Amino acid sequence: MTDPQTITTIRAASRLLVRELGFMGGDFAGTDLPPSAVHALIEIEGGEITAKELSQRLHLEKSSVSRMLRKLVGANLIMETPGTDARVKTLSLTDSGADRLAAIHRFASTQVKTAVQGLQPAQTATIAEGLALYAQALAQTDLPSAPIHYHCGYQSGLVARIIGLHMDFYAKHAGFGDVFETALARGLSDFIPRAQNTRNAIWTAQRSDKIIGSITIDGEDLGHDIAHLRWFIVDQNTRGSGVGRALLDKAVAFVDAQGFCETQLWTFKGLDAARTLYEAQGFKLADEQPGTQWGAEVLEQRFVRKHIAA
Amino acid sequence: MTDPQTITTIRAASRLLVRELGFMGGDFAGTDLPPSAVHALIEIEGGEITAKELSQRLHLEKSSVSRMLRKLVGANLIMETPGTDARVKTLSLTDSGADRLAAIHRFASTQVKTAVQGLQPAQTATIAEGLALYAQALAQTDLPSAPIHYHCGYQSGLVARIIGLHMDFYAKHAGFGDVFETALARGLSDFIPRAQNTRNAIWTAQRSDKIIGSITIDGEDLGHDIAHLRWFIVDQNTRGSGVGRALLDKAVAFVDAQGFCETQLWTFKGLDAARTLYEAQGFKLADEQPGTQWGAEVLEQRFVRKHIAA
DNA sequence: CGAATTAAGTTGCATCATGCAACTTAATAC
DNA sequence: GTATTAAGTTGCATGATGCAACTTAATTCG
Repeated sequence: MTDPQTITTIRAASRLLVRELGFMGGDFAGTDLPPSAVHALIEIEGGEITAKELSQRLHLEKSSVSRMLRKLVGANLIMETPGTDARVKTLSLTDSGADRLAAIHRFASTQVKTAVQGLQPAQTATIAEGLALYAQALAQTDLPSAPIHYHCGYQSGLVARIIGLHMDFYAKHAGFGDVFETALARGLSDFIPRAQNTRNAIWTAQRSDKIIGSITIDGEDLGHDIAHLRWFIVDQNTRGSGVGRALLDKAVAFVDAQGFCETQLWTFKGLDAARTLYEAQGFKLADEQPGTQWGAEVLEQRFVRKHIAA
Repeated sequence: MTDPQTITTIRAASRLLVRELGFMGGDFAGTDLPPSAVHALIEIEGGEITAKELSQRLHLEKSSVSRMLRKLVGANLIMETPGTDARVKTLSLTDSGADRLAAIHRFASTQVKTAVQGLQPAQTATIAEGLALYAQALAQTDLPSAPIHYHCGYQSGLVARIIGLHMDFYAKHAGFGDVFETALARGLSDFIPRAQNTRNAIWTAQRSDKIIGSITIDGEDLGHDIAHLRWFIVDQNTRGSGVGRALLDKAVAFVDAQGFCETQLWTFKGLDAARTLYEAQGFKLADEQPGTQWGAEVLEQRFVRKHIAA
């Protein structure tokens, strides 16, 4: 159960937010338009939308939307074009509406920028993440999120983040604790100084400068021309969006380019999504045995992928 | 400058939030009261407030507040008692108003709890932190935050978090990179298995289950009955709130209880807030010399605190 | 094919929160 | 002792909103 104090904080912050954003009556976003009209324009800007959809998205009654739209049409901010179904009208911005909306965007962006001006980038990232999480939780819907970038090589905070991502997942799903976390720290502190070597590589996936996934090829520790796939992890909030696949693709491409004779990885039973990815890339289960070395009993698995001749 | 995508995310989340919280017209929080009245009741519950103050806090014109208050009085939800200045009336809840507000609180808390139900505790903490940061940034004011708890001993994700907190700070303020991060990981992976030993201890400060500070006494690595104060770090968002002092107090109390002959710590010049804390606890600068071992030149400092006889 | 039903959007109507401006009453300044 | 300022109220106009009834078009079903 969530800490009541946390709930209180969330509520207090929500109230303050709503007031500061100018929702307690009056005009809005530096225009003479009511809040609902501003929201409507932004939705219409997103493309192809009807009055009904607007009503759903804005949580307004269809009659209110109808009237609001007529005002916007009257002000020459939007146009209605009949669809194939003669009952529905598709909405779009006029040039003048686009100009007006651009001004609104400028105003609102400036408002946000001014607010976060004195904050650390990490704090701004926390704001974006926290707001997005909460809005999505309330709306039970997804918000378009910032694009994901991929990088190769060490980044500041990478060791911390890889360990953190592992613990977020494995503490809960496998019951691993200090032994596992310590092993991660030891393994990474051994690898990072070697990360630049020709046969090694480490990749990260990042969104808004936050690391949300990582994968490593250690080409040295197993010897015998065997590549070792290590520390493959994706943020729990980001799973299922193809980040894991993209990272694994990069690792496998590197292995093939380097011409390793095979690739090995250790995991354990129950991580089905990962296993699917491994098998799609030609990994096959080689060994399986129970183990407790990391503080909880799991069925350890070794996967092997043989070199695919070019 | 903040990433435009981040600004966009913040704005999109804000819009969604406002809609989902029921601010686009209509009733509110499961009552027949308008949003402004609900906000007013919550403010009045906070104690001693006048119409003028309400007007400022809710960003409403005084006439609107005046009318709203008369309705609340009419509904027997609040009372007005004349102050010493006969022009002002102090507002307070009636019993019936307190009941109604309690119902509102129940409704709203349930709404929040339901929303965050499926999330990880860390995600809920991010929500609280992000919303509070943003609301405070917009309003230029402080919000009461969740209480801070202190724990002794390992916690899941502790190694990751200590490294992460260090990198957040030292990457920016000292230019440290992979060498420093790797050293942290190595040091911690050496210490954590020894954390339970009698002469060692590690403390964390947590808010909403998120680690926001830590400190360690390593009673073994320096030998000669010397305590080593290590990994003293506080989250940048939390600095200045006494968390650092509280952690250091615990460490020093442990050292004294264990009867170490002295305590040593390594830091470097420029960390003035920390130095103040050290000196307040009897640490004195012992050595100072330039060093580049962590990837950037700093003036390394060694502080020593002699045992204070009981 | 034709009637019944459903869907998208509009209009009549009443409500009510809001801001501006003018006002009342009390405290303070000079 | 008068002028000014402050807290709150009232007149008035505006306008956003929801409900209910309506129009028009598409779909379903016999």
